[in-house]
Amino acid sequence: MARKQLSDTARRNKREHMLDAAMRLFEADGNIDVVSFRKLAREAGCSYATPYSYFKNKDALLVAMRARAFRWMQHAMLDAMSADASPTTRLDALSQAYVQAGISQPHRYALMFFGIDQTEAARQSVELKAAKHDALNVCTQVIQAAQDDRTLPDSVDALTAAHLFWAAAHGLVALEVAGQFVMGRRLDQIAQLLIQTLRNGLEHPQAAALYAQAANA
Amino acid sequence: MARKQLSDTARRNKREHMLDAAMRLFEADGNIDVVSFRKLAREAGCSYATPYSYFKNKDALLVAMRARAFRWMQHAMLDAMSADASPTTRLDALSQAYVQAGISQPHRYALMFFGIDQTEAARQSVELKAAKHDALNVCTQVIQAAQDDRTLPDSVDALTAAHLFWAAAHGLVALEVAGQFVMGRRLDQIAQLLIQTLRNGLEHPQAAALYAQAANA
DNA sequence: CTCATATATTTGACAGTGTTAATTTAATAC
DNA sequence: GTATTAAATTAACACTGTCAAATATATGAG
Repeated sequence: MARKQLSDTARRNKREHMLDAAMRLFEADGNIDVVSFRKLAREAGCSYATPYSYFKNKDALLVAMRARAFRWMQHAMLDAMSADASPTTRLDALSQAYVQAGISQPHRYALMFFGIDQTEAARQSVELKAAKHDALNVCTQVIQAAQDDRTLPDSVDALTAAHLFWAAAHGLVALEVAGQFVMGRRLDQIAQLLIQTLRNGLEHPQAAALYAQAANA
Repeated sequence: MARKQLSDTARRNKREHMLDAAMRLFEADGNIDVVSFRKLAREAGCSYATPYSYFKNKDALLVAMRARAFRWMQHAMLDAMSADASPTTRLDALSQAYVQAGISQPHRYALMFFGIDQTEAARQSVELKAAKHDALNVCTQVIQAAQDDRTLPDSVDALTAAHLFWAAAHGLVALEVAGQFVMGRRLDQIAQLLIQTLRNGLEHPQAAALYAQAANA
């Protein structure tokens, strides 16, 4: 292996390769504690301290994995929306895709919201910030389009609406994935119900007044 | 200390005392990895393997802590509702209390939904199951009362509605607590907005149809 | 009282962990 | 070839969860 100087792309490739290995380890078990630098090193075929030259510490590794999870969700949502559909149809497809992705890959999903990421590593990672932003942006864009289209009321601004939708969807998936309240196969329907209910709620005459009140705080 | 046979209550007291210590350790830092049997033992003034006679393993300890967190939330909700208020007022108070409790004790809150609790320890714990059930039941009861009162439409059954409400509230708190999308001080208002929106949505003529469709799956 | 018994607690031991510092390896520049 | 220098390895430390063995002691029987 190269010793003097790795080209930037080669370094990135190695890093990606290590992330692959880490994700493989994690998703096989779903417990973050099972991902150790030493197993990671064995999986990636290097010595047990080598990962430290690609990730400052375990927090940094976790942050990188989390960024990956957000990217994954971003693409899961994007892939589910056919460009030619109406904004509302796309919004429905998006929510369905979100829930579907979450329950079909519960471990990866949990990676996005695991613990409280106020570690130094998370605060400093532009990689993670960008991934989060881009994922949320998928929602915001579609909602904005639906509002421009007048198929979704603009009683609240698109960003806040995106927060509401994401929060609702996350709540459902999180509870299901965590096995707290078992909704089982009805989850798809419940998700649709929740999203529709939210949408209906936004159309309610009271919604605008409520939001105005919230905005003036 | 007694050696031959600890009375049941004495044993329970010691267990509670250890849980106190574990909670203290955890909440001071918010990271579950910082709670070790050894620190716990030091904090509780015993030897490092003693906790094993009260908790089968670390998973079991975590499960017990999680049950505590659910009990705490149950009481936070109960305390916020004055018995003489109308069901809808109580429902509002409940949601506010939920969100308030969550953001004021983010660590304890996270304890409820940390990771995926499909460990053997979680599956076997009647303690945890009961705590979860009782907490959810607070919501279900209030919603049921509101439906009996006809202030909340019964387009969906009380249990499902409780799931929806909890999911929505959890989604908000989880995202905020995890620092994913910073809503900051507006959170109270956004929470109220979300809950109201949900409620409005349930009143929407489409809601019943949607639910009927979901139920027949 | 003595003393055996049952059980709470302690200790010892082992395999793993994150992390840092010191060391070795090897690709490039001259 | 040799010096340079980044990458990779190894050594070492203080932890951790867990269990088996050893210890200590409160209670019951005599």
